[in-house]
Amino acid sequence: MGRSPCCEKAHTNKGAWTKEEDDRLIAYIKAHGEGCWRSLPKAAGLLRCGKSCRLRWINYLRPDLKRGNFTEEEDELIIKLHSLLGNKWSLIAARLPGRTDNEIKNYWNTHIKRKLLNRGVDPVTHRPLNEVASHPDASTTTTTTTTTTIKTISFSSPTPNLTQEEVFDLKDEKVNQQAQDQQREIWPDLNLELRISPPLPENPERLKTWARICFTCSFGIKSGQDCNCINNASECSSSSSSNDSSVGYDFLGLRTNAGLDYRGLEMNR
DNA sequence: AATCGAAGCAACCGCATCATT
DNA sequence: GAATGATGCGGTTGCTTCGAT
Repeated sequence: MGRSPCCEKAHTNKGAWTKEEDDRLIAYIKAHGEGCWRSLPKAAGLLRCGKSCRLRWINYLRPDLKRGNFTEEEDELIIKLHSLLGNKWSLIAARLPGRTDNEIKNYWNTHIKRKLLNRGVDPVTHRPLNEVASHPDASTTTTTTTTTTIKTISFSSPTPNLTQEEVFDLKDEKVNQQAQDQQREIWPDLNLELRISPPLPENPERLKTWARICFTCSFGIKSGQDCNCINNASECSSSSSSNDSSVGYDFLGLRTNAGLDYRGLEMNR
């Protein structure tokens, strides 16, 4: 497939953005909204590439950005998410409100990597360094970071919309179990039963209800029209909330006290 | 005060993916 | 199904800042 240049390079500015350029971009997006990045520069009177405008807006000008130092909680969350997702910075950023993928990526490379090394943990595999050194796969993990990391995750149910890379080789159950055991040693509070639905309830009575919830309901997007499972609305709504309605677990098995928003969680790469 | 190297971070680039024709 | 356009992602680069000497 041929690729056309994203912009006319001869007449575009590069490098750091000026205050005036920022103001123009902000004003334009406030008036017209995000999108149509290719045509935006011309419409906004900017001598910039559309990609450059998009990056500038997403990483620095968006009003909902948090800025400032990362907290200890954010550090730990990033480490946990990276152990599960690998270098999927956009997915990790989706779990940290106000943080961008670029910001997290930079922070990872400059701070967290070092932090993990000081703890004696390999930042690529999240395994103890001495173990990584003696592990037969150690050499390959560095070249296929994402694939290898993702392979330590198991899926307990069929997983639609996942690429081949992301789907664990179910034939290798034994290795998978070992990987989970290792992960539990590092993160004892982390539920590694990754699934695209609420976690399996331990209570047998609730399990009966849980097993009859359709995919649509499990994502919390049920409507009378869309739902094709055998449950009625009350069962679905009750099953998706726990005794403490403000606390739950997202699909990564992470405890959350906010409403689940799966829209920002893409697994299509 | 000057120099130099390391660290931090903003921005760019190439590629992948999805949507549209 | 192929071609093309638009957007998003992750890796990398290069500039700036900071601290040590």
